[in-house]
Amino acid sequence: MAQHIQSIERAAGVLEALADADGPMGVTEIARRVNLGKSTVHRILASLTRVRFVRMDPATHQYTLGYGLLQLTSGVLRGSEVSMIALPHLRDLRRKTRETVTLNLRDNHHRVVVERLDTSHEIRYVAEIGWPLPLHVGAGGKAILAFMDEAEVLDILEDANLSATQVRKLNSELKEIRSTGTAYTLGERLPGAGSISAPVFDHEGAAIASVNVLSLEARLNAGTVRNFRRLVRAAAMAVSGELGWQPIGTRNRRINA
Amino acid sequence: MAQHIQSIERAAGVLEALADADGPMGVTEIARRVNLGKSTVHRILASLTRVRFVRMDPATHQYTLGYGLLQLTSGVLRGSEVSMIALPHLRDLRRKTRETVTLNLRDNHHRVVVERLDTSHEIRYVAEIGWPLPLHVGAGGKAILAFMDEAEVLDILEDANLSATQVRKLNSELKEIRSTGTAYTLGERLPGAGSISAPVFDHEGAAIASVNVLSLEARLNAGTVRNFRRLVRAAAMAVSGELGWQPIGTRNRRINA
DNA sequence: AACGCGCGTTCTACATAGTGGAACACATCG
DNA sequence: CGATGTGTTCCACTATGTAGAACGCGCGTT
Repeated sequence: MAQHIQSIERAAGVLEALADADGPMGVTEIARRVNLGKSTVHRILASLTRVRFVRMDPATHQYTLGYGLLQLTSGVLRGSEVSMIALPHLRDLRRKTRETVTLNLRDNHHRVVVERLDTSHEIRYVAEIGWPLPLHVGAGGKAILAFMDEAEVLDILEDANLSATQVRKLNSELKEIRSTGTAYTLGERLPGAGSISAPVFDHEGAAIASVNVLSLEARLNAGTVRNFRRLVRAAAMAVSGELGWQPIGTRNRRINA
Repeated sequence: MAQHIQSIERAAGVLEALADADGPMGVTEIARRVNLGKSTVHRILASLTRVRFVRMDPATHQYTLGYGLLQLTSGVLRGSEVSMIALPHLRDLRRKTRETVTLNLRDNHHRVVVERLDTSHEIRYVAEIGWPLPLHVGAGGKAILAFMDEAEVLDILEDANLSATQVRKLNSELKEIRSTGTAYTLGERLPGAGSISAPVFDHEGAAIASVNVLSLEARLNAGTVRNFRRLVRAAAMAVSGELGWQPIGTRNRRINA
């Protein structure tokens, strides 16, 4: 019957509401945001507090996210060995490019920024860690999308419901990404931004992540772009290599037994 | 009646189990760890997956923590302005000491490592981010404890149920910390480790955090300790200052209206 | 001072939403 | 080709969670 548990998903909703808000909130305000009764939210908060996912200022009775979540997060990263492997290469890449460098992991039909090393430039293109971004927008997504199974790509494009011409344009971009091994976009997600990405493959040859350099249109010229493409590809391939990927077998993978 | 919601706390238990485990787990194994029926755990996992707190490898049906948690965590840190304010000072401190530097925040009767900048030394004293640590053990805890309301300190010592002699020893340590403004412990939590801490005060004069230098007994001598004490205290006071703390009014605070 | 508003919290009757044992489907292995 | 291990679904039962209303409290207003 019940395939899932409402109260858990409601609790998650409360946590997200707290994450979105930029300050502490009271019970009623949270209740309004998640469209639930005060008393229900109150009990949800009580439970979340007990497990330290939320904490309450005893003086004002205002709620904030709690440190128990941090405890879990270290587990998230430990769970993905990719981060651990990639980190030194990302550091290296940042040193060479002097720009912000990120690692995106594919998460189902999305990608998620899981690591970020900031540039020292005054003007930064900041990527929020943890937020899910579409695969078909931005260099970091396309670099992954371009090397995914065709069937899956169709699924994703379906969800995105793009116009026929948009699909055509995207497909030709993906083809180019496959031939160069890197994606390069200008101001696609954020105006004025420019980014260069390359895919990371796991031991089965699946595109599971991308290494990205985030810069600004104003700082990029033909020469630097060419240089960055080379550096990004090198970093991504180094990570892929450590994950056990071998160039042969990239195409025609996933033959079931 | 029901002051809290079982299923939420059970879900939290599942998440913690996943965080503790060092690899993906199946339904039955998780069920065993949290002492619940398979079907219950299965439904919990289904809900957690929907909200991206957990993700399932479609091939093996094994579960891991999901990236939705990262999304929340950025919120945790945004919630505590202390981190933001402290970070540059921590960086500075790390540069000057060349040791691992952390920021502990008080969380009720515990403290939690929320920021960590690692030393470049080969041998490191690694502090896990997010885990709750007692206030009465280790320099980082005592630096906070020494400046808390007496009533609260009694509460905490009650929980810890120490022997009378242990309490006596602790009290004299706390007194010394109050007079020097820094705490210094050797191998108290981890053998071979040595750490130096100073408290951070908020605008009300409450000790809400501590700045810590984590080193090794083998790398510390009288001179460096004296130097580190000075540096740590300076960093902590800089943070306190930015939080609106003023030296006057540190004692006899919290007069209600 | 008394008032009323808004807040967080507690209560309670109701039934929904969650529970877990048992049954099922599907693998992998002997 | 059973036998055991998965993960998943079913179902009857009732514990568990629900939301409206009532409570208590602090604050700013009148």
